[in-house]
Amino acid sequence: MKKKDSILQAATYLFSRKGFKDTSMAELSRMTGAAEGTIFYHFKNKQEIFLTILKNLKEDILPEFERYKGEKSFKTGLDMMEETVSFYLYVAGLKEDLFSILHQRYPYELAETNPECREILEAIYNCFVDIFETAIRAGQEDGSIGDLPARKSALILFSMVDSLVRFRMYNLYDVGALYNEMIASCRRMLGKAKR
Amino acid sequence: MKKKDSILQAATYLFSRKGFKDTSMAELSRMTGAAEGTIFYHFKNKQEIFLTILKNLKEDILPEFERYKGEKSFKTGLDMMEETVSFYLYVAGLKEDLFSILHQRYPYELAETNPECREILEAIYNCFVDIFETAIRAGQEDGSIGDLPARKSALILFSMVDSLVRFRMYNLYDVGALYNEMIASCRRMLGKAKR
DNA sequence: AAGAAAACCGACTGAGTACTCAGTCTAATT
DNA sequence: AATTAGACTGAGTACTCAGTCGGTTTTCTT
Repeated sequence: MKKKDSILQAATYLFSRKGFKDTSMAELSRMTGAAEGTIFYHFKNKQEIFLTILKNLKEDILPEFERYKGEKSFKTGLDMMEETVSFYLYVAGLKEDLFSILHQRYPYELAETNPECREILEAIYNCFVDIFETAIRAGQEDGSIGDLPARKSALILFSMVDSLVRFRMYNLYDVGALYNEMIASCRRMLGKAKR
Repeated sequence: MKKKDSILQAATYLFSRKGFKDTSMAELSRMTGAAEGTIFYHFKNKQEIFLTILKNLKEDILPEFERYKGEKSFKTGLDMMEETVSFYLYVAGLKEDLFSILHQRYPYELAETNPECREILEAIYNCFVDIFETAIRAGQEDGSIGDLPARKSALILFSMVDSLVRFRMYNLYDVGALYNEMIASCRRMLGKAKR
């Protein structure tokens, strides 16, 4: 592997575990075997390393969800919603490092001054909320989901699922024990009320 | 005001705005007018300042919720749940600095090695989840809330409400626009299904 | 008023920080 | 074999950091 790639790989690992500020160039150098100078030969500064990782993150994760969007075919929109929740949790587990980076403070701090960073973050979150919205709209068409504001409900749904990811990441709660109840809650929340 | 108090006040402000790592003792000294030596006369190190703030945070916030727990008297448990959500959001807005500290990475990192920190955090979160659980159990007794696992549902409820706080803090979404839909969602999620 | 104790000061330290730069190495091209 | 360009090096730079220390001022006690 090229030095540049191993720098990015190690930086992804370190940033996700220890955060941006708590990762030093000396540590990154030690971990990759690349001299500190080499790191700054490939990236003009520490922030550029982070931005590159964020760009890769987007190009890694979004297609995963886009592909999923094309593939789904379910009995009802409500079932699709459940499968989407499950899929999100699955990907978040698979790409733990990347999702952990999204749950830190630094990217949002950077986004305030750096438009490129802002754009990337927006694209990522739009994609996330979109897949939930798609499922909700499908459910509304086939009658399995009630008549409620799709985008807002998608946002609420996303925030619920994402906090599960957070629980798992910080080891705050056994997520396995919460998963079934979470799905049931989402069904009650969105499903058509019985009259 | 005593120097020690103004140090704590300024540190609370700085830690919540810029995070623990990004707040320097020099800055804290400048802001309070206390010499750096004075800061270390009152606190043995930076971490102790943070722990003191966390302790104060607990002693500030928990009684607020305990008092609320004693006062409530509502038609149904479901109504009480709604009022509790609203109360949590109200306090989170009132004590923005403190809640912002709870949404950072450092306290959880510290909790991994520092049992005292771990205890404080657990006490705080237990208290938070408790007030939601109390409402759910009340609703189950008066029949306004369905027969579902109270603690887990309380945890899901809490995570929903807390992500609203997060949205507001990071300016990610207009929370006012989401509030009504969130309440309605919670009602559907917990309310007794119509048969 | 004298002495003791507590509060306070700020220059200082040494370890750590992101980043630079003059120069070396490697491999492809001529 | 000579040239060239990109990859790489690591000692060095200017700076920031949490924490220390010797000394001064303020406050309390007798």
